[in-house]
Parts: sequence; C-alpha cells; structure tokens
Amino acid sequence: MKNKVKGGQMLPLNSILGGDCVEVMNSLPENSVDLIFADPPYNLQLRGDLHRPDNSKVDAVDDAWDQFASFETYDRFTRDWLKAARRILKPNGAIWVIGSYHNIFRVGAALQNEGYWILNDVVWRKSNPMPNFRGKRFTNAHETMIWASKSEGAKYTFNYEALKSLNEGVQMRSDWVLPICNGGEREKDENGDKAHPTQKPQSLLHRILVGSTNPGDVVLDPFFGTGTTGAVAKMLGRDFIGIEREEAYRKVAEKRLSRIRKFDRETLEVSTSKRSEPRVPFGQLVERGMLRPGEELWSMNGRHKAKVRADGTLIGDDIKGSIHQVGAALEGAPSCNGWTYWCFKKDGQTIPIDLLRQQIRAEMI
Amino acid sequence: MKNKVKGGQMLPLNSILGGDCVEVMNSLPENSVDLIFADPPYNLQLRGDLHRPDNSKVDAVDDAWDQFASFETYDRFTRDWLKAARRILKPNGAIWVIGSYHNIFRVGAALQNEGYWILNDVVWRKSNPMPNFRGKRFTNAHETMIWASKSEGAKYTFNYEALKSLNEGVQMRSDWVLPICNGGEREKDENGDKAHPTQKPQSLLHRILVGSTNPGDVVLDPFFGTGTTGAVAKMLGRDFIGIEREEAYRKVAEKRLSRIRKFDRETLEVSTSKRSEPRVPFGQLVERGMLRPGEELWSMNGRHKAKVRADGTLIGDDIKGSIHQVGAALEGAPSCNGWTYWCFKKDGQTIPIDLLRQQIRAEMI
DNA sequence: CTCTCGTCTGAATCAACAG
DNA sequence: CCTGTTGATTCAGACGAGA
Repeated sequence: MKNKVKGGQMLPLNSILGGDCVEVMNSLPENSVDLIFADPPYNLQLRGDLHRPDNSKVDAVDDAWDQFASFETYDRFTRDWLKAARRILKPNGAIWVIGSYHNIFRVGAALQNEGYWILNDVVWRKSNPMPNFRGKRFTNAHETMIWASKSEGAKYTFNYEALKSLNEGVQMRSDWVLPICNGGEREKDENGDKAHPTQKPQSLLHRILVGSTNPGDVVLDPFFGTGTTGAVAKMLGRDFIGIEREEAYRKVAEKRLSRIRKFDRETLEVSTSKRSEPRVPFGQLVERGMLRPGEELWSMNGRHKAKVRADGTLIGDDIKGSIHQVGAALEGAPSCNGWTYWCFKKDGQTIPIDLLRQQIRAEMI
Repeated sequence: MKNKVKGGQMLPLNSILGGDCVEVMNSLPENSVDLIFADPPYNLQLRGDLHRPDNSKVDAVDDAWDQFASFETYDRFTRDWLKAARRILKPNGAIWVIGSYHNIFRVGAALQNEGYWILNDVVWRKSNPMPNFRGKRFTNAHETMIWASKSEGAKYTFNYEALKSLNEGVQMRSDWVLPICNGGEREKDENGDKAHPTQKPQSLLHRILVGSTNPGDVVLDPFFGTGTTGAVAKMLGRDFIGIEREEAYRKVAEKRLSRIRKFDRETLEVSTSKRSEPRVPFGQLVERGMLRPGEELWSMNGRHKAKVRADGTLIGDDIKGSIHQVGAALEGAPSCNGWTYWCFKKDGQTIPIDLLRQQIRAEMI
C-alpha cells in the first residue's frame, strides 16, 4: 500500500477498503481525490424467473445488495453516497456514475440536487446485449453514464486529443460502442462461475480514465466489485482507492490486481476493431421518407412489382415479407438480395434501392 | 375537425389547441388518449453565446419558453404536466418523453414518482450531430427518450413484429440511429429561417407510432411545436390532438398538416405476431381426422415419442396430458410449446404438427 | 492446423387467458 | 381476486468438440 499525506491525513492508495462506502469515504480527507467512478446498485426490482426460448434460465441479478424497499429508500441511499463522494473530491475533480433506466434518472436528479454540474451523459451501446426474450420491449442494448464536475465552472480534466486519437481522428461522441465483459476477461470464482453479476468491461474504464484523468491522479471507486476500476487505473499508471462491502468480491479483486502490470507505453495502443460496412435495415428508407408506404417497387428485370408497407415489408400478389423474401418468392429462387433486385421510379428513371442505402451509409461515417 | 364522443365529453380530434397544456389537458375527458408524445422544454441553462471555429455564431435555444428559475420550478412544471397527461391517458395507454441530460433525469424521476412504469429508455443516436466546438466535452450526439406505461402491469401496445421488420428481421434495440431534422423537412417561417429551434425528425415519430400505436388510435402531443407528431400520425392513419401555446408555431403546424396525405390502408397494415392469431385446440386435429387416435408423434429432436388419444391428449411412458405438458415432462423443462415440439411421420418425412394448425387457421380466414 | 457446428450466456423491472 | 393451462419468444460472441 502506497500512502499519500493530505492535510495531515493519510490517503490509502492502491488498496481495497472494506465496509460501508459512506462511512469509509467520510473517514478520508476532504478535497483529496481526482476522479470517482461509481457503479451503484441499479435497484432492478425483478419479479419472477425468466427463461430463454430454449427453456434455459436466465441467471438474474437477485443479490441482496440490489434490494431496496422503495424509491424513497433508494433516493436516500443515493443522496448519502453522492454527498460523501462530493466532500472528498478535489474542487476540480469529477465523477462518473453508470446506471440503467431503473435508477439512472434518480441518480442524475440527485447529482444535480447535490450541486454537481453535469458535463455529458454518455451512452454505452452494447455490441452484444442480451435480447428481450419475450418480445415485449426493445432489446435493452445500452446503459447510461453521467459525467459531472464537482460544481459549475470547475476546471475538470478532459484529454480531448487523446480521445480524438482513440476515435480515429474525429471528436469523441457521447455514444460509445463497446462489447460487454465476457470470455477470459470475466472474473471467475473458485467454482468457475462468474464472480460478480455485473462486472464492467475494461474498455469502458480505459476510455473514461484516459479521457478524464492524468497519470498519477487518484481514482476512487466506492462500489469496487471485482475491481475493474483498479485494474485499469493500475495499467494506466493512476492510483486507485477501492471500497467494497463484500469480502468475496474483495478477495477476487485483490487476486486480479496482483496479476495486473502497468502498461508499457507502446501497449497502450488499443487494438482497433476492423469496421465492416454498417447494416442498414430497409425499414429505415421508409422511416426516413426516402420511400413512401404505398410506393411501388419494380424488379430489376421489370417483370414484377410490389408495394412498400409502413413497417418496411413489401406486399406483392399473394406474398408479404422482406425485400429479400418477396424477391425470392417472385423469382422462385431460394434466396434473393433485395437491395440489388428492387428499383423505384423517379422522374421516369428506374433506380435501384441500393442507391438509397449508400446515401444512408455515407451519412453514418 | 373530427370529434369523438367519450363519456359525454367531446374529443377534439385532428386539431391544434391553443393555451397552456396543463389547462387544456385538464379540460379533456379522462382515460381517452392512447398515446402521448411529449417534447417538453429542456431547460438548457445556456450561459452566453457560442461561436464556431470560423467565428460564426451558433443559433442557440434562448427562447423564453425554455427559461426556468430553478430546478424546483422545472420540477413543479414537470410534475404538473405529467399528472395532467396521466389523467387523460387510457389505462393501457403509454407515454414517450424526449429530453437531454439537462432535463431528462428530472423528467424520468418525476415519471416514476407519478406512478408511470418505465418500459425502456431509448437513445436517439444522431448520425449528424453538431460537434462540440470548444473541445471541452464529448460531442453531444444523442438524446434520450423514455417510454412508460400508465402503471405497472398495464397492457401497453407494442408491435413487436412490425419493429422487427423495420430492423431487417432482428428485434429492435434501445438505440436508434437516425439523422437530425434538416433540409426540406425542416419547417421555415416567412423569413425562410427555421420555424422552431428543436424540430424533431419524422423518422423518429414514424418508429414510435408504428411501434406503440395501432391505426385509429388517438395520439396527443402537449408541446406540439411545428407538429411533427401530428404530421406522422396523419400519414399513418392515427388521430392526433396537438396543444401549443405559441400562435406562430400553431400557424406553421396548421399549414404543414394541410399538406400531409394519409398512406393507403393496405400499406398501413403491419406484420403481426402469432399471438394475435386465433387459438386452435390440439383436439381439433384429431376430430378432423388430421391425426388418428393411436398415431405416434415424435419429439423434434427424435429422442421421445408419444401416442395420440381420442380426446386430444397424449400418452407417453408413464405420462399423460396435453401436448405441452407431455413435452415439458419429457424434456424436464419448466414449459414446452407442444405445437413446435411434436412431429408426425408421413411418407417417411417428419412434419411438425404446427403445419396442421396453420392449415386450420388458413381455413378460418 | 483449420473449419464447422452445437452449446452456453449476458444489470431483465419480459404473458395471456379461461375458469 | 387467484390458479392452472396454453403457448410465444433470442442475438452476438466465446468456447469446445469433432471433422
């Protein structure tokens, strides 16, 4: 454990503290921490069991630490830890909080009420989320993070150029596409099961710490879990303080951190994933008014036609379905690329719909 | 103006009402509206002017309607209109609210406090956002929408299959990539300037209305602006009610709506789920001689078999019951869809019994 | 070694209806 | 109201077995 003296009080750097996070934070000196990353309980309020269509059971987050009696209880909990966190934050420090729609609105309002100043909300768009198995809602494909300074007008840290580099030379946006934490990165317990139900990916913390701290800064995480914040902080040459109530999680985190080595500068380069051409649903052409419901499309060979429907399907003689399905059926073929098969007419000209897809792709870059 | 009588009170359909939205909503009959889409003031709290790198000035939202004295004032405003909105919503109705990090956390918390039940938060990811000119924060590239039912357990409308079709056959996620409203879609005032500072794109409303309303539903927008909600509702064969305080916006909206044409009926029909198809008792297959009592059925995986009985139940080894019960028992699963689980053999081929159900359904049309 | 195929899993407020 | 029955519903990616 490294220690820093701060106004006569010691700062327990690069260690994991047990106990209730509010009490522990209150025991630390005020104005002493550069960044706080917090992943508090989401208060999911799940009802019964959930099964996948193949009848396997979803391993839900039903841990005691996620149970709150009411919104009021949760709000009080939130207010308390945000207040304690704000006291130990340096005047130019900042906080990141992550949550889902179950809790993030209450957390955001509490942040504002406590005097924090919201700088951005950032959406973590999961590239591989769990689907909605009952077809009753949208796939829950994102979580929300709030980035806030200690107060309005504070000089927070923002490494604009570093983030721009991470983003292939263009300004980093408020939506980040990153995969969830699985595979070898996921910490396992002694039985080989996942050690923590909600472990966050290192890529997320990497971007946060590169963007809003400098080497040598102190990063505190009041809900440390298996220690992703500490692991990434250590790699990036930042100091961390973790607080975690559950001994089992602390043990996993200690072991994990002992394995982590600080990055050499060259390994700091993240591997950029190869970007394939984004998939454009045909329905978007309808939503965006490029094609009107009711408009007729013609097959490339001019032999067939079909009408566009409001949901992005086609209706022909006795056949309904996607552009691909209807094309295949009309041609009696096993499959058909609807994008190159169908054309629309404009000013007497026959134009393949693929041209519209290319327009959308051009906008997406 | 079309009118609907609702419990003795008139519903002013397809018209734009002037005045304060709370007062107007309170004058409407309770439980009368299917969907509310609301784009309330964001309470942006901008300080001073913003200039682009080329020194041109950004035309900011500095209208009087976006000024609130404090969070408390904004919260009271939010609570009031959410309460009024909830009263006029049908029990199985739903609401969509859009906002940014300035206001959405307060709106979301207020929704929960008023008894709405959040179904999803949906991120509108802008494909062409305005950059952050000062390089001090992330590009503000998204806005957040909250979708909520009137109360927990309500039977809200969700056109799962239609949305899936709009998304090239995979289920719609909670993050939507759509461009901002510009070009010819942007309404202009008599000077050729943008008529409203925060006009929403029609594509956004298209997806919302296709997904969470049916043709003939009543859609109310308490902050109507230049009438995007009304325009898309009209196109899609939904009725709308707009409320807008500012006469200038009402005039633009009236003109806009007069230009809109409704799509044809057949193109408005969207793909429906199997859930809406009529139930067919398995016993009917036996009664109609499609399966004979004593005939053997095989499980899809070929591992189990059972015999059909005259009353439409199955009998396997040590187990009797419905096609679902026997399937579940043999698989040791909590439940089983017997229609897709069991197959019969004909001419050496293995055919799922669901095919027979489809034949019966086809006759029922 | 490569490739294919089957299996497993992830912060989830996840059913409707008849009796 | 509650209870039991019917029956609708999944995407991306990692991993291991087997060819």
